[in-house]
Amino acid sequence: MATIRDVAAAAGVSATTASRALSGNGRVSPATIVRVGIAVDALDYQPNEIARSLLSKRTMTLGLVVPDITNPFFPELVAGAERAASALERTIFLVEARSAERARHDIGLLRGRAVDGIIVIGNPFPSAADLLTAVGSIPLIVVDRAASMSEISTVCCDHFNGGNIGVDHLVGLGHKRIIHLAGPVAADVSAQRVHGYEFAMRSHGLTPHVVPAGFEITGGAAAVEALLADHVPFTALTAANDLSAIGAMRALSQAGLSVPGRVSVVGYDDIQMASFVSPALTTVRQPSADLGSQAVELIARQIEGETKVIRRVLPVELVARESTGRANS
Amino acid sequence: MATIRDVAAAAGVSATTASRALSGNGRVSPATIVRVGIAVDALDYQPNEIARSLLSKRTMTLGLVVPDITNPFFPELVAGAERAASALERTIFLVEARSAERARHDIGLLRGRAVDGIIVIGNPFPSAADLLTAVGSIPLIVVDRAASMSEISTVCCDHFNGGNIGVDHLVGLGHKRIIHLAGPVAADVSAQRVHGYEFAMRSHGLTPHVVPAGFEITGGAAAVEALLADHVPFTALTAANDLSAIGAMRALSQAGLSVPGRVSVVGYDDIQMASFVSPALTTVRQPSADLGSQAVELIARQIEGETKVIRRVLPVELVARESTGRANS
DNA sequence: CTGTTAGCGCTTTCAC
DNA sequence: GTGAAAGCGCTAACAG
Repeated sequence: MATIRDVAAAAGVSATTASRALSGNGRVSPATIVRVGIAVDALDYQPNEIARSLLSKRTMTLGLVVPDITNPFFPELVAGAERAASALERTIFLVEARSAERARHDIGLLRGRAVDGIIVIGNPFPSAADLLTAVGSIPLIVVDRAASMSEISTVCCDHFNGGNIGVDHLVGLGHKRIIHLAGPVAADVSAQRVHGYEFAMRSHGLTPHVVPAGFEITGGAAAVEALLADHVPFTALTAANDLSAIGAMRALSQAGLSVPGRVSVVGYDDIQMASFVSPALTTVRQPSADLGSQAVELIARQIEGETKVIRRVLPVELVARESTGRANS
Repeated sequence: MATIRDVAAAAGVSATTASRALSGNGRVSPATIVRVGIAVDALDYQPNEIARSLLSKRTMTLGLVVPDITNPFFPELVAGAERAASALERTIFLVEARSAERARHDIGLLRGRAVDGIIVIGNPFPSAADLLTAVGSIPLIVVDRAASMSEISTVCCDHFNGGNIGVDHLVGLGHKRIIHLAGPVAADVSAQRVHGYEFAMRSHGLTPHVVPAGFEITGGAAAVEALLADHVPFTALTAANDLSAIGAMRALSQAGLSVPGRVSVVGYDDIQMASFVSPALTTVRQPSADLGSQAVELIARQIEGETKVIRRVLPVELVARESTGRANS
């Protein structure tokens, strides 16, 4: 690899001058600039960002900590983040933190690599305090977890409203017995959806009924099977995410209950899959790419010196597809 | 951020000794090790990998260049790569190269960041030579593009066989008029699938019929519509990927042709979605995670000094689901 | 067992 | 307009 000294030698100037010619800082004669440029091309010179960072304390890198890459909710979010970062000439370290243990280790590595900022999706730790100690003094943005992060800047969707609009949509179709398949209690986003659901039910004069189901297909299926086994009457379900909703639809169709004929189902997230399942899933759409790009924008501001805690809340919207229909019982 | 000198000062030793205490290189008294350890904890010291890299010429980072993050084929691959890298204490820079222009720019950045190696999925450039000049002297592995990369180490699936087994499966079900929906001609993986398809058709004494359809849902749908408009007779399709197959199934069902009742469809890749569409897609499964992890393994070997070109070919397998059935015409 | 010196590649004073 | 020197945080080589 050619160094700036090689370039300088080839151009017949000092390293200092070559540096100035390349950066545009300081006065350099046009002729010199040209000669340096030629040397750069000839040697295929690429400035060593490592050396530059050591001096500037800026690496122009960002760490993106994801709980599970294969979760279909993340690709769009990661893409949004990557594109925003790329526009800012920043490069993203993608790390998967599948346990608190690994998260601690990987975040430590990220600190060592001197990333300018860290974006964490969800919270891999039991508490916000754990996250804070792991991250130390590096700028931090938490995505998709707001309520439990009082002192941290966050980007999150309006999940209370998300819980509302699913119910509103169903009530509009004449449903009265609407059950909510709740996500993991550890995730505060689940709790918010539950609150939104409960609030909406009560405002319509209906009785809330929440069942734990988690964020996986299997959980949604199991919850429905339990409901059916207990002969709980219902004509509609709202799920904590699309995967759970898809599991619920499967269990329903296996039990001979047509969707939306007998039971209407509303998902949450609007992952790609939602439009491909049959019937296509009605769901509460999160702007995943925006979640990623706004996180990058916010962390960039924090890196530039912004110190106040910013909590950005993005809107969700109902996407009506085929899995919901008029109540007929 | 605390430096090693801060730690050394706190422990009452020189920076060198602190360094040795931390790395385990060289003889250091147990007592010193303990005192350094205490200082590290007290100061929340994290070694600066940037400084370390400048010296060692090793950054323990890898660049992963993906053409399109949101393509459902990639998450599993990226996850495989990330997990393998993490096991090797390496961190991955994820960059999306949506054009040759951006690819050149981003790979340049990766070079500047002194990544130890670059893994490129597909080829963002018109030719292998372009890729080589962009990457320069950094270790390189190309994933999912083998034929056109004679001098580069690659990890790829056996797409010729992939083309075969789709046909074999259909012939086994009694199909004779089997059309192949080909992927983009630019991708050599498409060409291999076409060859495999043609070879298999001829070995069964059947006439190949290839139609261009691309890698997108819309392409698959459009191809089927054209076929139908031209009254081309067929009872089965093999597609270049799952997305195209899903598009084909849609066009088929829109035209009132049931799958697999009237037409059987075989996809390619086995993305998550394949098992969720209705009918669930029979497809040729690629071990995507392995593609990623093997690429990391190979690049690590190259970084360790391996110089010979390695071309790893992974097997594909047919996953029979609901979109294929016996031919009845 | 420990410390001093030097230097990785770069940029930023300070001097001319 | 250009160059020499210093130093970012770290560790390898060379003392002692």
